Amino acid sequence: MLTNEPISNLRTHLGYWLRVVSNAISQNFARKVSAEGVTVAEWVFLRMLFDAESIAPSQLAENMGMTRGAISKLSDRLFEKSLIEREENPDDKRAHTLALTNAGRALVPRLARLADENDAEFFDKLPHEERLRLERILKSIVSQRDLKNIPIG
Amino acid sequence: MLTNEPISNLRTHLGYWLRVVSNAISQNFARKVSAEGVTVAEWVFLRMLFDAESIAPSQLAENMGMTRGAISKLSDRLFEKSLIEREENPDDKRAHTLALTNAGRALVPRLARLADENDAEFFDKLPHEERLRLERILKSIVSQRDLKNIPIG
DNA sequence: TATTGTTATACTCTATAACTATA
DNA sequence: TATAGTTATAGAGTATAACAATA
Repeated sequence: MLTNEPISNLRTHLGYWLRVVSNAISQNFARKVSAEGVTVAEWVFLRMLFDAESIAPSQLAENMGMTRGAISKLSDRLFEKSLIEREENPDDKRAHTLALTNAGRALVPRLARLADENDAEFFDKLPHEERLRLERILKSIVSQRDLKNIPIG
Repeated sequence: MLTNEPISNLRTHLGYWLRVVSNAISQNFARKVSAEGVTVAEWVFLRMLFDAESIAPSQLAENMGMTRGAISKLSDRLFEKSLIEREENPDDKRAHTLALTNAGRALVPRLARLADENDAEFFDKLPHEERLRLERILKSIVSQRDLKNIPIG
């Protein structure tokens, strides 16, 4: 007689619950930043430029875990919005670097505040101890799997 | 004298770490199921049909947190792949119900096994106690925020 | 030849809304 | 009229790869 192998339910996977929560947080954040006229990917892009001062598109692609093609489209949009500017590289005429405009630099703190608010909405009711546990568990998976890419979607 | 408000870093948000891990898990799973010719959304769709036996598209849209338009496109694809079939509703000629074909029914256990494998890859090295904590924390956020939609992307 | 960045194509999911047929 | 489902449009992300200019 054959054993009946149980077919696992969607809700039996931790990955499922992670996705439910993560997706809700990202969608909520996307709604917030859209009021400032940017997407989540654009927020990450701008936040990185804020620290880097000036950075090559290829380096940004590496840091954000996106292709150079995707970065190219993203920077086109941000350029259209006058949030970033391109600077030629005198040493290599193929290359250029990206930097925030004054408008871009002024926008980042507002977006950062929205990110803070968003995180608070989801995690402030969690006991402090639980927040630490969650952070520790997530970071342990990141380091165990050597995850590098910054997810946007 | 003005205080300098600190601009929060991307890595200061729990939502960021959640997104890193959740996205890695989903992308890994997407790669696995693509070997069986389906997407993550199609897996969820098929898994729900597996339990429901027969279900209206509008009900599926409700359960999956997708619009009826999105469900319509999804079911077109699954129909093309001969994984589902449409049944007319004799009581209401506007409506119809969806059900798995034999091929679709045979596929679900294979996809379920891939989902199990995927979860194991990310969480098996975590102590049992930690897995339970993670599940409890995530579910507490789901119930606190009353999250219903099943995220796909 | 190899590299930097752009562009093109195609696919998935999202959101909104117009549309058809039926109730 | 309201509802069930389809279709259209547009946007944002993914991936692959061809391409021009420069090294």
